[in-house]
Amino acid sequence: MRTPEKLTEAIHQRGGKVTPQRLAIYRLLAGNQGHPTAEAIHEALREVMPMVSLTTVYKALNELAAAGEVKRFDVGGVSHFDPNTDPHAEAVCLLCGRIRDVEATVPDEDVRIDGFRVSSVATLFYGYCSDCAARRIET
Amino acid sequence: MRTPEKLTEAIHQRGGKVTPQRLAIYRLLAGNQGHPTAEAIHEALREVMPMVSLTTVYKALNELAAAGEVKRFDVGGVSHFDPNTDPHAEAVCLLCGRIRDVEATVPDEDVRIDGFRVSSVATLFYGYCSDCAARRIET
DNA sequence: TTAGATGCAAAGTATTTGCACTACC
DNA sequence: GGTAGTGCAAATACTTTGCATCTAA
Repeated sequence: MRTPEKLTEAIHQRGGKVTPQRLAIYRLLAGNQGHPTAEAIHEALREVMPMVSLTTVYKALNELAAAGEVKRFDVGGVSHFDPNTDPHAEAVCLLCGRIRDVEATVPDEDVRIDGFRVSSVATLFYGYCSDCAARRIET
Repeated sequence: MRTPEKLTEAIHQRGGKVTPQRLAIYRLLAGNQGHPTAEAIHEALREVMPMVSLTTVYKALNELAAAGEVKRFDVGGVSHFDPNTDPHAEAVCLLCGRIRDVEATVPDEDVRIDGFRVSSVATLFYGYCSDCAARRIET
């Protein structure tokens, strides 16, 4: 994701408005190294801006995803938004549901597959994190 | 996914029952080269077995996914079930929503990442299929 | 005979949409 | 001042769950 300043510029250029809500969301994402859900962002946002609505959060996130600024991916019926667009993979624990970024050799997103134009790639490892794997063996 | 015969065997071994519903679902999946949704499977199933319920389809699919027989992944809030467990990627069109399997170099699922035990991998390319990419330029 | 499976209806949850109000430019 | 954005409430959609009924073994 680009910096909040760059995004602000881009909005002005297309005749949009830079609202405090959007700015706060951009700043939150810029300082986030995870892959938060809309709900999580809304929660964190309320601490600095108590009146923001979840609807607005969704709209801002969908814009960013459509513009390719964040990577959106679904796990278990919940959408996650990852501001880190560098090539990496996500590890999803099937027991506790936690997701963490992992380094891995992932496919290059600059490929073209038989006419299909790729704009982003999500690589998801499903499995068991060390905590849950241990707990699994015990029981 | 293993053959319907092998799955039948496995069910018997663990004291389960091989119902006509399960068998029909297994056969449908075995002859499917896509990544159908529960709804799609239910639809196709009704042609050979009009009384099967969507609930039963979900239960059978969840069993298969938990057993690692099919790969489950979510796109846009909808779950897809892929009987093809060979390494491959999915290409998701952001406009028409169509998903197709593509050959690509995907990460090996037999890796262990810092204590995380991987059981399956989903690689999703988001972008625009040739039809939609063309339509996008026109408009 | 009986434990396991089915299927209806209802609940639960995530995300989107319509519309009136607000505020950035 | 005009238009883009916000936010409430309601709608929509997918999946799971409780429970009574049925059936494969």
